[in-house]
Amino acid sequence: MKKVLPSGKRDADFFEQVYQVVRAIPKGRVSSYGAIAKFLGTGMSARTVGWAMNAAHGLADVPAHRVVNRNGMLSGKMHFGTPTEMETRLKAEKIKVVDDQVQDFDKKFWDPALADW
DNA sequence: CACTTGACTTATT
DNA sequence: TAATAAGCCAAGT
Repeated sequence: MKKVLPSGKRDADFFEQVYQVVRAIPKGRVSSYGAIAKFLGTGMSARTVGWAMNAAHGLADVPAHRVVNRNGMLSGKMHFGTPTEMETRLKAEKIKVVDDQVQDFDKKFWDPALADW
């Protein structure tokens, strides 16, 4: 893993901090941009996490489909190859998706701060 | 270097 | 409860 940056400071590798968390999301679970941003600390915002996802969509080991917004809505589905890819991937992991929203989101939600790293 | 844009979130009306 | 505003921060223009 890359070095952990001092609080409030960032560099070009800040994407990897996001990737590390996203990769750690257990199969069949989801998380949110805000939760990841909060976990990573000061200087990070939900928008920044979203930007990191945008840059991560090419990496096979970064399951961006498991990251949704605070309401459990698939806000990033249109950024995949096809608008249905995100939903399809989630369903493949037994995550129910109806009308672009994760069902039982509060149960599927995975908080990085509660992980046993 | 200033302004705009966007896979967000929270507070206010 | 729904619509709007404001705060947020990196990258692109």
